[in-house]
Amino acid sequence: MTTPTADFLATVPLLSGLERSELLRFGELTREKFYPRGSVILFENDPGDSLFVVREGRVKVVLIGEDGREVILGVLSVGDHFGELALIDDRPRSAHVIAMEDSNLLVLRRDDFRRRVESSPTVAWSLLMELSRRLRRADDKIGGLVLLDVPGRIARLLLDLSEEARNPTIEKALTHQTIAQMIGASRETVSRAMKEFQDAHWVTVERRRITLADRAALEQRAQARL
Amino acid sequence: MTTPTADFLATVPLLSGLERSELLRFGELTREKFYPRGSVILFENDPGDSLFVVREGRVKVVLIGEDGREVILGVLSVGDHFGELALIDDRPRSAHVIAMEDSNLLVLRRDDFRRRVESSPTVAWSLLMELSRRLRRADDKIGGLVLLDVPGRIARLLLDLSEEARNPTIEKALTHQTIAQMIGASRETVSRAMKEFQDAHWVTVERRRITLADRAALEQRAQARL
DNA sequence: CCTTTCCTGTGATGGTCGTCACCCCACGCC
DNA sequence: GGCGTGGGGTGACGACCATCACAGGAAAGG
Repeated sequence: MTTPTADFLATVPLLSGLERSELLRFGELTREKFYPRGSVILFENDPGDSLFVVREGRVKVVLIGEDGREVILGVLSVGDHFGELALIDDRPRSAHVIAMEDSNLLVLRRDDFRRRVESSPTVAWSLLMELSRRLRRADDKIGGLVLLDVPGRIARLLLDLSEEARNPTIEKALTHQTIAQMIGASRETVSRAMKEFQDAHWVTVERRRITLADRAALEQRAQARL
Repeated sequence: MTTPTADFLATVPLLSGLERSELLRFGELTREKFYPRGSVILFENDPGDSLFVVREGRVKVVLIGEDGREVILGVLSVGDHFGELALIDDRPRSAHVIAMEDSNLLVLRRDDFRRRVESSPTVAWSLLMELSRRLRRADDKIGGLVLLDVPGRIARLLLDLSEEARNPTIEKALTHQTIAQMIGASRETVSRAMKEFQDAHWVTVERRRITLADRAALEQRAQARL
């Protein structure tokens, strides 16, 4: 459990395309660390010197306002990684990362990371792909925040999540509170909007599993103003 | 004017750190193209096969909703570049780009771009730095949209712009309309907020030059809730 | 120079959504 | 089994801000 198998590493998008021998080398540079649910993995404004890969569990990337309100920039699951920005540009952490469940993370130190990136065009290119993907998502999110009302943003989020899961049913536990923080809304408003979606038979909900029943209607709603 | 001087290329962040000879090679791969004010340089959802560098003028990156409302994701000036996302991940353009002024752009084709990135770790690293910077900005913007009210978002924008210009005075023409689209607000609300800022002597405005008179107060305002 | 377009200022009005204040329910834990 | 905590549902109220409707003034272009 302390040395990640090459099998796991091969599933990490960042490392896809690497030879098995390279994956093993990678594994050796890595430490595994456990974070219990709720613990803070890294703080905004910390100097950052590590890259993290989620081996088990789920973590959230959040901004926290002075008044304590949280904005969730992203939820990362097994195979996702975070913390590379600070390693690339040597600037402080741009957000907090908090474990949503008990999680095991692989930790890679700055120097090892940089050496890997500089010596392997494949890794560098994967990184560029990943950052591009995130940038597109971020811009999308900005568009959604400006152009859509709360129900529209929820519809979008649901469509995104189900697409990500390649499945019309979203299994993972997402509380209204969490959804609210992901789309910039209040818990109550999310509650009301979800109720409307159910009444309209666009989605069905059973003990925290959300199934999209009428994808077309949701898509409509997610673009009503976009 | 058709072959960019190495002097200009040296000022482009993407290419900083390259040898003069490399810059010249780069210049040869490049075509220059003129876009009059208001013309659309590229459309969302187009397949993209070029990278653009702003040689002269200014362009805006925008999302356009079905109802025609515009969200400005960014304003790019001399030395900035755009269009690399589609070249990296082979996905369609994520936004429109429109010339705000008569502009001259350097155009670099996909294959030449890729070859440069793959053969030069320096360029690859610069690209990573640039994407990191944008990602931080995007996340910041998301935080601002969720956590700040309109005056707060304006205060932030003004601080950002003056920092970018390394100058308490923002010279470039920004209409209220443009500001509104950058922060996700209406033109009227921006108008009223700017008036308040002037009445409070936080900024002074003279024929489209905005000077920050009380930076501390603005910073306060930009974090009141963040 | 004059006309047309673009930019700004300001009032009135209403909708969306955040906030507050409760409620109940499910579940895990002692 | 009680009990506490976290999640969900709902009503009332008000704030913020988009929208509509003008009006005046600068600027751009013939």
